[in-house]
Amino acid sequence: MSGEVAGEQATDGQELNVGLLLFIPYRAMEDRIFAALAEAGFDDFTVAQARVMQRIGPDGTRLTDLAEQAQITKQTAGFLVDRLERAGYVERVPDPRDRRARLVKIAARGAAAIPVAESVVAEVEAEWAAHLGKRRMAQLRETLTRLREITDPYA
Amino acid sequence: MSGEVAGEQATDGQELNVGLLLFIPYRAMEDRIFAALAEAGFDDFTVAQARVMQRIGPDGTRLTDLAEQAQITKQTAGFLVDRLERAGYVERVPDPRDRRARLVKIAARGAAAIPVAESVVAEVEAEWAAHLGKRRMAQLRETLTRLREITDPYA
DNA sequence: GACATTGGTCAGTGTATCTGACTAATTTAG
DNA sequence: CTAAATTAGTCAGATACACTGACCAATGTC
Repeated sequence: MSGEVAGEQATDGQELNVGLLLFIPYRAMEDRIFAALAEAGFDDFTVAQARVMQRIGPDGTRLTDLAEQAQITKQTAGFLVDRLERAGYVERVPDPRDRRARLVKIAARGAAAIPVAESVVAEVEAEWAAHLGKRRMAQLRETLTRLREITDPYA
Repeated sequence: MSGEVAGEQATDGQELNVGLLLFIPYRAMEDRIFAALAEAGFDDFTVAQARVMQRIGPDGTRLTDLAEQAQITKQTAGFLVDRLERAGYVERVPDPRDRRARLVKIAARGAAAIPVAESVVAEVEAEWAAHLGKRRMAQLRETLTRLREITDPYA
């Protein structure tokens, strides 16, 4: 899962670089989601799998698209989808528009996991808002959305 | 490398959850640092290794501490430090205070890489500040620093 | 219809991560 | 001050994940 390379050397006396400052709460959110899912019985999937699953659109998404969005190779994406499929989180159906392709869709088990994840996200966001104040929290979201304009490779 | 699990399902019509919003620029920063290091000839190390190396303090740090801070097992940390050591980025010296322990320190090649990374961080931060405006950029840093208070496991 | 492109798989390799078991040095208790 | 518990680190083995290269089949282009 994840990495956090940003600046080299732990200065640790304040003034962390922004990259690391972004990573810390991100990681905390991820850990919370994972813990909650595991506790709810969804303990047989991994961060990498979730990363891919998260990208599946409501009508299904092609493997190649998933790979591109998750910034991994299609081989890796295929590997991860295999796992997800075997665990019942997703399914592959033929793409009616293109006989080469198949659409990866959320399956029953996946659909069951999503509300669990969503509720944890809401819970954590509420905690953050309580600590920062509503205004600051809203500003944070807005600033990050703006930042996305120059940092998101496909959006 | 790193993950980004935060919310499940690509809603994609705005309102991304904050976890993912944090991850996007983090990832962009990381990619930039990596690309710059590779171009400068430091192409033989990985994100995971950098994650550990980043935590080494000025007087060296014990393996166990590195593991804890990077949130990995000490075995994994040992594995990564082995690689870093063979590539000349770090060295292990006996800890004078404790004969069980050894201190991992930045070696010559590591010391050479740090300024390269630092300059990219500065560059990227400047780009972000240009896009967001100075005030917003300062607010972002401040808010993230506050958020760290409740999301950083050891700090 | 030939050629290039696109969607996906197969095979092979290296990296990262974990758990469990172990040695050695240090610290704590009685 | 010895005995027990803790701490620092390693060894061994297993699994997951990520990449490259090679390939096949369907689609699109000229």
